[in-house]
Amino acid sequence: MRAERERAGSGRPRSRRGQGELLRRDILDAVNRLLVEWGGADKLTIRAVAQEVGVAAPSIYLHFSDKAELVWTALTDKYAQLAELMRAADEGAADGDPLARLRAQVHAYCRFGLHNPGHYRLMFETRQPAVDASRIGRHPAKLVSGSLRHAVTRSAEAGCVLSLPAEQLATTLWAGLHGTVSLSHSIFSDDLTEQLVLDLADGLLGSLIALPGDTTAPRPGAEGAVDTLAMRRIRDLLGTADDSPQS
Amino acid sequence: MRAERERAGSGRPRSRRGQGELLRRDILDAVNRLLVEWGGADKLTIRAVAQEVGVAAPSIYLHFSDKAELVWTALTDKYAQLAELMRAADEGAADGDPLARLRAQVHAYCRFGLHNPGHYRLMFETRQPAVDASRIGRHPAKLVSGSLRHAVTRSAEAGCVLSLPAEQLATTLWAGLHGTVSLSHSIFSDDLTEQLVLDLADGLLGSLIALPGDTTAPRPGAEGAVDTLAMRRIRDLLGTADDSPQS
DNA sequence: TGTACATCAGTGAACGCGCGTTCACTGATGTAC
DNA sequence: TGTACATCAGTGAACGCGCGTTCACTGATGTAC
Repeated sequence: MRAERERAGSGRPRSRRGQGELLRRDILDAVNRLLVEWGGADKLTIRAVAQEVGVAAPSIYLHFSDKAELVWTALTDKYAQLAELMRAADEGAADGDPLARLRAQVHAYCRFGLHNPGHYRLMFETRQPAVDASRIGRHPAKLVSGSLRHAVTRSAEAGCVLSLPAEQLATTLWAGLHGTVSLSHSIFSDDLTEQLVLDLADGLLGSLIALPGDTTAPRPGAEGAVDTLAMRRIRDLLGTADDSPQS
Repeated sequence: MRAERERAGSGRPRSRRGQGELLRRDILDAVNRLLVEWGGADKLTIRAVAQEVGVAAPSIYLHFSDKAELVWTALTDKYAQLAELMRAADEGAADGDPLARLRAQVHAYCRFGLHNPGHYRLMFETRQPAVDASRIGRHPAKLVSGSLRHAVTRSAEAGCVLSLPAEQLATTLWAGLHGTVSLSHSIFSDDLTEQLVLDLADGLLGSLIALPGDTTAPRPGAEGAVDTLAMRRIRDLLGTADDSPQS
């Protein structure tokens, strides 16, 4: 006889008076869940978000003026989360070893990218229209570079040998990590394991910056090198060597 | 009195009998023009392509079974074009200098990415649905890695010092170049000049692989380093150093 | 040389769909008197 | 304590739009006789 509660998918109960802001968090949580679940933003529609929350589509507009504001709010949270992950990783590493702290940041970045493909694409691969006209002057993604640069500078001050000027090195490192994560999402269709991505990151890091004592030339097969099993896996993913251009 | 020719935008004249295939090339050319013009694929619709050609939308289906086939055909051409650019650059460089040839390939890749942002995104940043179910086993993007690997191996055989095993190095190099191009399209909104991107690429290359004679440790400020002016530009783009995490 | 016809290149109108967004509304709930 | 009312949280239906795609068609052109 009571036909309520069977409406709109999950049927979120109406908030109590004065608790309207609860829906706002529910909506942002739903956006995050959908981005993780789908690994992309193609299907991220107002209607899909509303359904995930268990609410009618127009209810979204009670808390966000349009879709761009909704997405940008979710991304802003995620930029902050990445920055915090990198900061925590840095802090958690051995205090006296600046290279270990840099490496911890690098790993945190890669893990974040691998575990949040949907967010990652929006954060680093698309020009967000919201940010252009927004009051924000600097793109929050650049916090990543700032965080890496800080760790690189610290390492340099501790006597580490850099293959490039600190700021260029930090930029190159960021670009390399981004490229690895990005290719793992697209060309490699997530075939790259997390360990493999981290090994590639370590190899890059080892090529750009070295411990004070280690003044030998670039070291083939040093700690930065991926082990044979992982390397074989890369070779499989890339295909045989025959199809390169002729000499 | 004659009201013809004022129809459908540009009013492409109907092909002569037996010349129907001409439209196919016109369509692919239009796709390429639109991707270059817009720097992305969001607005690449069947209707937009038809209008660019000067033809009615259903005419597209005379030559392509659906949109995915159209886009994938255009991309396949472009993958081949990139491979050819890299091959030609390799061949055009000094014959006896394997590092110069590798560097020429690297520059060709970066230039291609910078000049074809719309194609580049589709080619390397999105999982192409067409290729999954297609008869093609290997993703054509992996030709890039094959081409780089070949040049790296050649350099190693000529006595160059590698910071990583050849295949890992080639993969790392590719990822680094991709990351640089990708970030220049998204976060940096094309603010990175071509020269700056090439300088970053040179810096990466110099950190991964060195000439036989050059057995010193990683060389700060060596030929791979971006000059001060360009470096200042990067610093400007990334913002001040103050907003890094504490400690 | 003239004509009927098959074929070819391409079109106009419409289909069903999902999208972002708007608008007038509803019903529960707290508050003023 | 009872009741009228303002407010709040949220909804149902609809809007206009652009999309990929289909279908029956048209008119020019080459060919067979």
